[in-house]
Amino acid sequence: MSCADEYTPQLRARGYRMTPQRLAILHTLHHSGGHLSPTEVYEKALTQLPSLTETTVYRTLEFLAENGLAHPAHMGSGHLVYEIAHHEHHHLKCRVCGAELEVNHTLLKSLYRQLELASGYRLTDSHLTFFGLCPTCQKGEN
Amino acid sequence: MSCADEYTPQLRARGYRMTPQRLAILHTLHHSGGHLSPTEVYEKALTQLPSLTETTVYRTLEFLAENGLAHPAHMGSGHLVYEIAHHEHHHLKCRVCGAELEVNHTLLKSLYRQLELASGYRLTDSHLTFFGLCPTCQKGEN
DNA sequence: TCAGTTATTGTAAAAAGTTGCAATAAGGAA
DNA sequence: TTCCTTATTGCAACTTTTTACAATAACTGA
Ligand SMILES: [Mn+2]
Ligand SMILES: [Mn+2]
Ligand SMILES: [Zn+2]
Ligand SMILES: [Zn+2]
Repeated sequence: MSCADEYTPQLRARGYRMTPQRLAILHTLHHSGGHLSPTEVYEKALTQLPSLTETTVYRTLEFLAENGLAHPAHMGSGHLVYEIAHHEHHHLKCRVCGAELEVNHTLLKSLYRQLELASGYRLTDSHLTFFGLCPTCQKGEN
Repeated sequence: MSCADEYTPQLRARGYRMTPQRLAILHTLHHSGGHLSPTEVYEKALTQLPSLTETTVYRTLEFLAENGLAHPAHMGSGHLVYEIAHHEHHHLKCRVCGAELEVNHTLLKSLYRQLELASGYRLTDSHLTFFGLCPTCQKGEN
């Protein structure tokens, strides 16, 4: 199944249009898998669509996030990165060496339920980053 | 107790210097209480120290965060905001109307323990933002 | 109190991200 | 297929954030 086949209906269903720019960006996110900065997305997608502009990349990434096709993340660089929406997960990252671990959302399910009960809010986002020290970097401490 | 008396020893203990710039920024964070953007910090602190520059504000906020005197937060604007470090807490924010609720860290204690056990990491940060829909904005949905 | 060391700041330039607006083109209807 | 509407893009200007490097000034030790 091509990216076009997969994502075009999702946009149409919400009343939006598929464009070569959106497709190139979705394709880039889809096939790289991980978290990409807007600049990385721009550079990769450019090989597919040389007319693409950075402005469009920023706007499109925000658009895809608002519509659930991409997930934004703060990984500690201070800059937003994006990844294609697939399964619900979170991240655990070492402040010292940068080592990352994926955290299954099932581990947070009961916390989410508890927060919803206590607040009346309905929680919508499931893509957090927890920061800490990995086992290796803990040893290096005094 | 003045800001100087309170924060100077904390910096010295870590081998850093207190400067008028750092003091003005700490004073600003301390007395405004909430989350401030770098620009807001700059504008407020400027009344105390007119020679302050924006570059220094960015650098100092990052420095204070690294050293535990300020806590950075992502509140959904895409831009980092900072607050003076006081008690451990998290935030719950409505995606639609922006309403905010503070979440006591005690609610997350058992999750943190669980994550530490499962991963071997030691979690260091306690200032997350959860996003969702507040009770009022849930009604407005279809 | 003074001099030396070096952490910290300001400056200027670059990089990253945002905005307004006119031109373009996707998709629905004829 | 062709036309029409308007969502989407590109451009240019602007704002925000980062970086390199030389000048400054906070603290240490004499
Ligand atoms: Mn992720
Ligand atoms: Mn807070
Ligand atoms: Zn590590
Ligand atoms: Zn709301």
